[in-house]
Amino acid sequence: MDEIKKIIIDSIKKVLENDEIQVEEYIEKPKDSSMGDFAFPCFKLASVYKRSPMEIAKELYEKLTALNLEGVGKIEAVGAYINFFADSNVIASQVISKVLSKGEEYLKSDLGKGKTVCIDYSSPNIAKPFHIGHLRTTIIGAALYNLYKALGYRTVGINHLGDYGTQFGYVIEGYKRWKDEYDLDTEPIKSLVSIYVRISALAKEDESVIELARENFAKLEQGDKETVELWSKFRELSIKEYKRIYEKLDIEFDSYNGEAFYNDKMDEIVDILEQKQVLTESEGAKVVNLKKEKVPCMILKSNGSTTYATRDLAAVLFRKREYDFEKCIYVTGGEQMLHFKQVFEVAEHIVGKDVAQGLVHVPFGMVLGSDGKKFSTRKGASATIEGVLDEAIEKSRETLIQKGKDVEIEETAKKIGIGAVIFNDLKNSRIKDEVFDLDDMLKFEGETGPYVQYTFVRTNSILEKAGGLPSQVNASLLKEKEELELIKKIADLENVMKQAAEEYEPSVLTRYVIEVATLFSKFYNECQVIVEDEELKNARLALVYSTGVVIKGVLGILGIKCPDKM
RNA sequence: GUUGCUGUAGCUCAGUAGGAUAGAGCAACAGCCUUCUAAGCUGUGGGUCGGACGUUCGAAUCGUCUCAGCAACACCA
Repeated sequence: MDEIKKIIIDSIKKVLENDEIQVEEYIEKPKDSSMGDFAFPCFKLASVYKRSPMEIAKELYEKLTALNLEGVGKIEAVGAYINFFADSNVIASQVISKVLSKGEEYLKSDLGKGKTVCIDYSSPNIAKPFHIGHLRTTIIGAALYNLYKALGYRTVGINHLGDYGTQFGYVIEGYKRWKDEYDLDTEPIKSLVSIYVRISALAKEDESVIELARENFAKLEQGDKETVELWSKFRELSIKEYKRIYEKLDIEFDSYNGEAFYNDKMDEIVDILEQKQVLTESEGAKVVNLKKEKVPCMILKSNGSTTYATRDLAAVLFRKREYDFEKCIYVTGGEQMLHFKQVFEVAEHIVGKDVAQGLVHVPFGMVLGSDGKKFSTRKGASATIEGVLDEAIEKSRETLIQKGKDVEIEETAKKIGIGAVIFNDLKNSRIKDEVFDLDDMLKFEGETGPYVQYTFVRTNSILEKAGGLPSQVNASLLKEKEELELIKKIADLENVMKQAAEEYEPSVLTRYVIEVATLFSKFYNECQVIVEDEELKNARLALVYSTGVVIKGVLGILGIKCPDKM
């Protein structure tokens, strides 16, 4: 497709005989495919040639037709537009043969060869519940991780755990008091959270608790053996529980280096900033004043302790040294935009302007309660990620049984249920807020995960019934409207993946895979694949296979598995 | 108050490096299963693209102003 576009651009340039006209920028894709595959509007030429755009279009059309362009089937002049139709034989053969020869590798490219991308995502705070609001960073981050990997980048998934801070002084204090009342081994996070909530409440009444908590944290920082042991225990048990959820979602991390990991790496940050003489004192704290932001970035609090920003800066330096990243992507809520703007600007002093340019904040909207207000921990506690996933699986199971499907129920229900939840989360632009609505997440009709999976299952089913792929295919037999539109959509994949990566926007892929599924469903309804005519059957089988490869591959990048049957 | 994000059909959203009659899904209604899985397909109705002004041959898209919702605004992370 891109080759044909280039041929068209070159020929327009040739016909115009005017180097100043930026043909590449004017050429566009018509809204409706019935108007062609490429269009060249002539409005802007009107002022150059001092003639009406319609006349120009007509004249260009005649000159271009005479050229007999390779790969271009038909050219039309409609009003001020010249519309080009790609030669369907050429397109079909190119696309189909490429997918047939590459198979699942059709999704892969070497765009990012030799480059490393760090992706900081999920990053739960151990003493806070891992509720449905945290699902977004996990799912969006995982999708970006898979996407960049498919594009040939070396990817490093980092779970920057919130495993440090005064809050652990509180948790340790609470644990010392009530350890017998909680079952840390089976429900670590739930126990830690309720201990934290309980001790915080107590601290409000009894100031001595605050003192003890501070003391505990100080001991932790100083490496007191008993305290560190407790802290490690909390951390390990929590990670174990997180991993259970990550396993359900089939997500892995290359690093669990959290905040604590940078504990001994922050002095260097302060030193560097001091050396560069950008650290100034303000109300007892040490800050860096910024050019782009009014609010300065605080590096040291007035009591001398470090901040969130200091830790993030230490992480930037460490990751640069350890991974030598091209990009370091942070997938967090939009409410942290200012924080990252500050950190990124200060990072210029630490790792240099060029490296800092590779720091990217990928924000997303909030998960709201049904009242349209921010999801509170109190309400969120009732909607844990596992609870939602389990309900989704349960509903899939019921549907499978109700429809009397002859499939491995448990395995299939898992893929469908979890797929539905992930798909729902990745369907819209990430920046939009999302009202948490379980019914909405568990819709199985329309633009949903199960719909796309179902479409894949249909491709699979046809291939199985036909007894596999043919060795010889004459793709030029694919001439129906439904066939050609599907082929062109499949040919789009490479550009779509690039766009999704450039915009850090998984929803671009989600939308795309819906379109592929819809076009396949139309084809499925209009064109019988298993027909008498062997050659036609083979050509259609190849198209069915190609569709299946694309759907399964794109869903895979999104973190969704495809059942073979459903 | 300052800055940022969002505002498109009854609902959830695409479309925003300006371009041809503004597109899907859901919901409503009407059709399509003796033929590859109906979690599907086809059709109907539904819109002052929050508002105003401006730039342009052309604006949902760009600019200015304005309204509404939300978020952030240093010693939480």
